[in-house]
Amino acid sequence: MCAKTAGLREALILAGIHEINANGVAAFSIRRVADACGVSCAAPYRHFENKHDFIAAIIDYVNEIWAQEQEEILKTCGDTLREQTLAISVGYVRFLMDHPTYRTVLMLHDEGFDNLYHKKRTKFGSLSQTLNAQLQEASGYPPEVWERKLMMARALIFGMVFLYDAGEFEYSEKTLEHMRYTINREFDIL
Amino acid sequence: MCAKTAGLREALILAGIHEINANGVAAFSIRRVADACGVSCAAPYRHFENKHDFIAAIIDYVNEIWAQEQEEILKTCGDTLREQTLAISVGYVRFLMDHPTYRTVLMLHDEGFDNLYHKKRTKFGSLSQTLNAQLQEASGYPPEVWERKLMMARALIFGMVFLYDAGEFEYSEKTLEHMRYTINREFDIL
DNA sequence: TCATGATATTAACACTGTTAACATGAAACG
DNA sequence: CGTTTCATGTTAACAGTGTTAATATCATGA
Repeated sequence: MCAKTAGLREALILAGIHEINANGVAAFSIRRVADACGVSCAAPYRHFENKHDFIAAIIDYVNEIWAQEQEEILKTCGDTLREQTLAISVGYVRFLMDHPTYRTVLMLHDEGFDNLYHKKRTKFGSLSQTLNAQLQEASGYPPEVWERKLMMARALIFGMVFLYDAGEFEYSEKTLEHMRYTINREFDIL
Repeated sequence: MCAKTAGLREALILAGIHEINANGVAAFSIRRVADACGVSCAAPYRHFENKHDFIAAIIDYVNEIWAQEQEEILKTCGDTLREQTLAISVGYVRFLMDHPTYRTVLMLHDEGFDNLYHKKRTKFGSLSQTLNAQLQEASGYPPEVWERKLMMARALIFGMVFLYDAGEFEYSEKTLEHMRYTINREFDIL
């Protein structure tokens, strides 16, 4: 599983995703990944500054996949702002549930690096902020209240993935429906 | 900061909490912790089987602190089941916001060990399950529906901490109030 | 043809988790 | 009291880790 001839960088990232899922990020070994790609232990340093930069690149890679998925979702859902927001919210959770390997990567968490992983992951959050201004406008809430409502919705989304990752409930369309309903309601009433 | 004479185990745990906050769990070093306690690098192995067991013990230690805090909360809040549940929910988030050091520990996450950290942390969840049966009874919902409602509440709680940990909002009583309100509403209407 | 720049390798450094072999000293028991 | 036992510590060593400096390769463009 790997090509040294062309595209070693991507091969390393793919093997890195595998490594994270197999051994966890705490035991993540550059040398093992390099081995898996049939390449010397120093080769990765031609593509990534260090271990942390390597893992950050892996997160970027998976985020890019989600970004494309997101485009697809926006094509097939309704065209009102609220429908788009709900579709993306549910779609994000479904995406992570459907792809355990990606979920492991996007749920990475490290405290020693000023939460870089976190900032990478929550790119999802900032992306939905593009819709934020328009949504707030349309909702009629004061910005401060709207801010908190959006926070609740996002907390619900990440919390669901968080608990699912902990194996605390099973994948079910009904659960996703329930979540969608709850988020929708949060946008309605105060 | 450390005593080799008595209670090395606890000294190691305290230094370990410090280490996790300073360097992150990925770079967690038993040797450094041992050094900080003025003890040889092999000494910790008289108290913990291995690195992973060490970290698990740290999580247990902090969970114990939360358990005591929880007792206090139950003493001073209302005595209905719903009030207790809400008080503990809000109290848990407040506890983690007030103690960044503990939050770092309780938000630990590892994929390589069958999510042991996760199981440790969500002891909070299973504890509130003692109230669960009675609450479900009182609510009148079918168990399946109640299960999902409880899931939403828990997701909201962990999601809030998750986002707070990412530095995405500031500590505010209004936010906690809003969360409490949202959880409460989840228990009311379907 | 030859210089250049990108990419991979080799060898070495300090550091890590973990263990086996040994030391120490306090408690338990005759 | 003497001795044994056992929990707790140290020392020394092992294999494996991230990282880097020095070196090799090799396609591409002057």
